[in-house]
Amino acid sequence: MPMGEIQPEPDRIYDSLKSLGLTKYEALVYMALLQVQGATATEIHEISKVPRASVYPVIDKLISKNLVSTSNTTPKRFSATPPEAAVKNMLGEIKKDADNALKALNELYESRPERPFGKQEYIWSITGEENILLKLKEALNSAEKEVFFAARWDFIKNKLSDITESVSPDVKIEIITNNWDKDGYPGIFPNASVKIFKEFNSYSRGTKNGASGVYIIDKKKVLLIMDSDADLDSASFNPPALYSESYGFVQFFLSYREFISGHLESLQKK
Amino acid sequence: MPMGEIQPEPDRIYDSLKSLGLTKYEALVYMALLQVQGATATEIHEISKVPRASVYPVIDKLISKNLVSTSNTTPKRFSATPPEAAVKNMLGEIKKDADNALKALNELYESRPERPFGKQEYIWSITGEENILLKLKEALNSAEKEVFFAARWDFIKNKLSDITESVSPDVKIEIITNNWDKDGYPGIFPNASVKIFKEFNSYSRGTKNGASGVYIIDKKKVLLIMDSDADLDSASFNPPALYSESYGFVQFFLSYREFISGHLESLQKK
DNA sequence: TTTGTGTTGTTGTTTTTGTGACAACATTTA
DNA sequence: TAAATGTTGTCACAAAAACAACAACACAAA
Repeated sequence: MPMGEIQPEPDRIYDSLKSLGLTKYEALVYMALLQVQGATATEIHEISKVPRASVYPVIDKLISKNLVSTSNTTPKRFSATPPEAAVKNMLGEIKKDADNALKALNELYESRPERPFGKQEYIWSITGEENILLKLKEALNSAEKEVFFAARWDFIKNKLSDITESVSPDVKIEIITNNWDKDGYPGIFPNASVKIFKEFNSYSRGTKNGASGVYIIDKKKVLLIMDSDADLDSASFNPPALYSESYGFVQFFLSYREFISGHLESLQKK
Repeated sequence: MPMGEIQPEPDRIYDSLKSLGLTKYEALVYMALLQVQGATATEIHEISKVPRASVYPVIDKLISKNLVSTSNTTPKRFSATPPEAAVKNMLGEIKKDADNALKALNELYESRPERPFGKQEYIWSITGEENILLKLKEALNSAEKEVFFAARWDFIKNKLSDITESVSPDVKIEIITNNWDKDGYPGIFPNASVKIFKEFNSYSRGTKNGASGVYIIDKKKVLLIMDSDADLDSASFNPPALYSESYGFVQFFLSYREFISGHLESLQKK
């Protein structure tokens, strides 16, 4: 890692540009051109360290991606389109593809055959906050009779406020949490029976996202969200949430529910 | 270009997914998993034709991208996150990178040294509608005294309406075009002196985008937009617009302007 | 035993990355 | 002016990396 160069952090940059569809060379050449508008191939080579012979084909690609324009002189000179427009161009193309893909994928997805049964026996590992929330909302919305959950207040407040109405009013809601702001209640889950348990989850050390909680829907479905400590050793195995409709799994959490409810009541009596 | 294949369009799909950052195998496995939720590795192999041994590492990657969740059974079963969420996930990551890149690139771009001179001698080829419009708007906004342009009305109406006010009111605007809707005038370029020349550009055959036109700013800068016929043989060389501040180039178009203006006047006298 | 799962290692193929040489032309030098 | 020198744009091709495909094997379940 040479320190002579003044550039900020050249590595991360073309990592980012890679996911916009550029190769390392394309990124380097484009970056060089940003620094020196109207450079010749040789100048680009000197700035970017990309082999001179490779500059030409790379430039061709950049032109076809509308990131570079040429002069008609000899030697040819090249000019980069400003970053904002460039990124917009690239993102635009990608979004087109995303739309495309989405349509095609949805066709596959809609026409998939129903799996008759069995799915309920498995315990699923779900990763990624988005996915977990998706599953949680799906589960909550599917509730027919009652919903129980124990979760930290900040999580409920920040992540669940937008689904509060989509749960049918017939559904009984029972919540155990560590706090409940005056201004949040009864705005969120107005019909819920809320029990406060200050110590709930207090052992969860300063994890970024105190997301951990248990959600039991109709005594049939359970979603267990764990705090992800990972981020370091992870890379491959990282299950911050488990979902299941399996009997044993649900049963365990029903007894957990009993236990914690009972404990709270005994506290209240004192 | 083979025409034998009957499938809907399996090719295009993972082309699209590629630019969202998936490899061919990743796309195939994900697509298989959409069709059969909760499939085992072997089932995935059968549907997707991806070698069974390759399914496992591919799945790992998909999990790390939050496109797949696992069961804890043996054999392991896998489940795809629904297309909408999946595409959203992928796009989200890409957008993060785009933001990242944009910041870094802008730093490079802002701190680029001024090129003392010379730039005005070149003739630049610009491709991509976005880029051309960008350049056009930049040029129009830079006008200090006067702007002349000859362009098709539909182009002016559709593409230029949003910059109509950002041209300083001190700037004289002279327009030659083939038409001028009552409802468009004087909404667009209210202070312009407009001359109608029905036959203008009539030779341009049914090109998709009748974008061709000439823009002369302060008698110093010229942007010539041509109709792109390409799309077929192009792939590499495709200059739908030329921009220059070069004396000779500007001079040529100034005389073109004289000519067409004169011609119009002589028509009017008749 | 037989079947199928999950893992490992090896090979082939394609895409990037990197090197060397060369004709065409321009610039300098003699 | 002619020779020497340098630069540009292009080609062919080597090396490395990423990806795709195949074969083998330990292990568990039926």
